[in-house]
Amino acid sequence: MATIYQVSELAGVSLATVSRVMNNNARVSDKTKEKVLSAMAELGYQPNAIAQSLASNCSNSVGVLVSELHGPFFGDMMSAIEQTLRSEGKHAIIASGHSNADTEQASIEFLIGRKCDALILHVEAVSDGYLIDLAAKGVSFVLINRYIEQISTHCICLDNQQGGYLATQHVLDLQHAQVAYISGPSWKQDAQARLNGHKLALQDADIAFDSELVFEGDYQQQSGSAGLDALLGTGKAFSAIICANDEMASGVMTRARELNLDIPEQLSIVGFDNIIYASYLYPTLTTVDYPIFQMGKMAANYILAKTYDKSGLVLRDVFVPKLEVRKSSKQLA
Amino acid sequence: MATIYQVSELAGVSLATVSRVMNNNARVSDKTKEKVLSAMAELGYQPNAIAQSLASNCSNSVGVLVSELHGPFFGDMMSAIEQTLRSEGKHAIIASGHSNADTEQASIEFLIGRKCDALILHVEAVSDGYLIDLAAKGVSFVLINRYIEQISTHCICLDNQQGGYLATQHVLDLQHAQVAYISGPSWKQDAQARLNGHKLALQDADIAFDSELVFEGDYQQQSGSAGLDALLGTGKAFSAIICANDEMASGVMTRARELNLDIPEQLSIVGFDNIIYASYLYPTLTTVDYPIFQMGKMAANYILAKTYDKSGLVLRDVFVPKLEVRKSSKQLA
DNA sequence: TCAGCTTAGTGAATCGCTAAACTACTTTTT
DNA sequence: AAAAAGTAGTTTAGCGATTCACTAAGCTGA
Repeated sequence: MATIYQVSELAGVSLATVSRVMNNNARVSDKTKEKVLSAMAELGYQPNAIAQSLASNCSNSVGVLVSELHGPFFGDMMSAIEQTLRSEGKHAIIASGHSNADTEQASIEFLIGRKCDALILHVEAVSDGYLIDLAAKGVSFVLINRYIEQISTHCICLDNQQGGYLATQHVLDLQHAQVAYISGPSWKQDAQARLNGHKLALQDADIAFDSELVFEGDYQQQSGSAGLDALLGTGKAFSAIICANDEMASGVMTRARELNLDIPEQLSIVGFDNIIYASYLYPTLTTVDYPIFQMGKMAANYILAKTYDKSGLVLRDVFVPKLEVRKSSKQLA
Repeated sequence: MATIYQVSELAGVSLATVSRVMNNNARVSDKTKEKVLSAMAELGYQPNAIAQSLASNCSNSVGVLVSELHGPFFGDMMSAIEQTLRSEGKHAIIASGHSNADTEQASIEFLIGRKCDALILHVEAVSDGYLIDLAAKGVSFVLINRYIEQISTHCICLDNQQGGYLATQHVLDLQHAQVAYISGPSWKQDAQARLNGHKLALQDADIAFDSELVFEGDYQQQSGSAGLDALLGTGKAFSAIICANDEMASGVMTRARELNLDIPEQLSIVGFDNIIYASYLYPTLTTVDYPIFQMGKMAANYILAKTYDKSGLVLRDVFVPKLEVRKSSKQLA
């Protein structure tokens, strides 16, 4: 592999000049530039990214930490991030945190140790304080799907409360008055916000909230099925059920089928996230769209703008959910 | 950030000694080692990974190129790769190739330019020749789901033909004698192999292969629906349909429902891949399991063994598919 | 014509680490 | 007791770029 030395020698100029034509950050005459460029071409020169990083103290790498790489959710996010970063010559280093505080923290430290210029974090378990400290230490990062007051400028969020509101409002509009809710783990911020939105929508419709009609699941398919059983077990009547994510909604569907409950005739179901296979389910799932692709893209743009000083990017930190109406919800007869 | 100089100064030893205790690659007395270690702790020293890479000519990074980061398939693979690599202190840099030869090639070059020590490639469009050249140039990489004779030691494959065989054999065992097939794009190696397996199974059962009962799809859900229509349009009878992947099987299911065709009563369906939501579909999908997680893990192990000289790893390059029988297939009445 | 400015290009230090070559001791071998 | 071998540590030359401080022209205008 050719080095900058060989290029400078072949072109008959100094190292510094070669570096300048590469970085385009100082005036070089066209003639000299031409010489350098053709020397580079002749040698098939490729700058050594590692050496550049060491000298410039910029690794051009962005660490991306997600809870799980598999699952229908993060693929879209990674995809958006990779595309956006890549178009500017940056790259993504991945790590997963498995929704566990120690792992998340270890991963963050790993990525920092890897000299990432910035981080994109989807973390759920690590404490607010840790992240505030991180920001104070000068680590540059953006947080996806988590809002922390003190570092609000680092946060890119979906208005989860609004999403929860939309879901419930939708079934209310369809004349359902008895609405059950399967929530995510209550320690997760997004689960709380979604549930809040649900309560708010009930309140705005002057319907009393009944905590017995809420089941706390864990965002897994299985807990949707369990939730339906539990809800049915209360003996309370309900004609619609809102699930805090699509996996659990799918669990409800499966269990409903086993119980010979017709959907949407006897029970309307609304999900949240609009994951890829929401529209493959039967019946297709009415759900709240989570614009994760756009949010991933925005996260990358934030980094590009703030860490790499790219200008001309329009930034935005709160995204608005949108209801995607399909066949799993229906006007109450 | 503390550097090795400050550590050596505080510990009262030379740079080299500090480097030695870090790398553990030369004898250092326990007493000296202790001094160095405590100096490190006191300063909160973290070695600069970039400088290490430059000096050692080893970036500890592995480039991973997949066709798409989203979709149900690659998440599992990435997950396995990340986990495996991470446990050895290596990291993954991601890129996507979008099944397009130019993009794939550009991505490979990007990753090489990024000084990855090795690559894990899931490429479909780039030519055999290009990959053979790459190997000849000394780039170390493994190929997932693609077999090239000349560089067979770089390949980690599923026995796709066997998978196709299993799927067809299964419906044959269920007494179906007229079996339709929706294939993937014929230019893709895996699609060919799966179809071959199908033909072989028919042949072994002394059933004549009828090319009219084959529809070439594109692995997308949509083409499953289109395929069912086309197959039905031929006027030929068939009681089972094998799909070369689960997405297309899902498309067939959706369309069958629209046509009031009961599954599995009137039509048995078998998919391929066993993606996460195959078991969420209704009815749950009988499919051939693609052990992508294990294959991702193995790919990472290959790299660990061959590029990073880690010993004690059992390597394996061809994986065997397994039939996962669910509710979408049924004995012919 | 020459001080003063701009422009183009050079030299050398620097980034933080690794590792080969070397020195100074201590222990073993004969 | 001297040579050979082994152990612990140091010195120093890289790795391949960037960048600051500097020089040498070329141009301007009074």
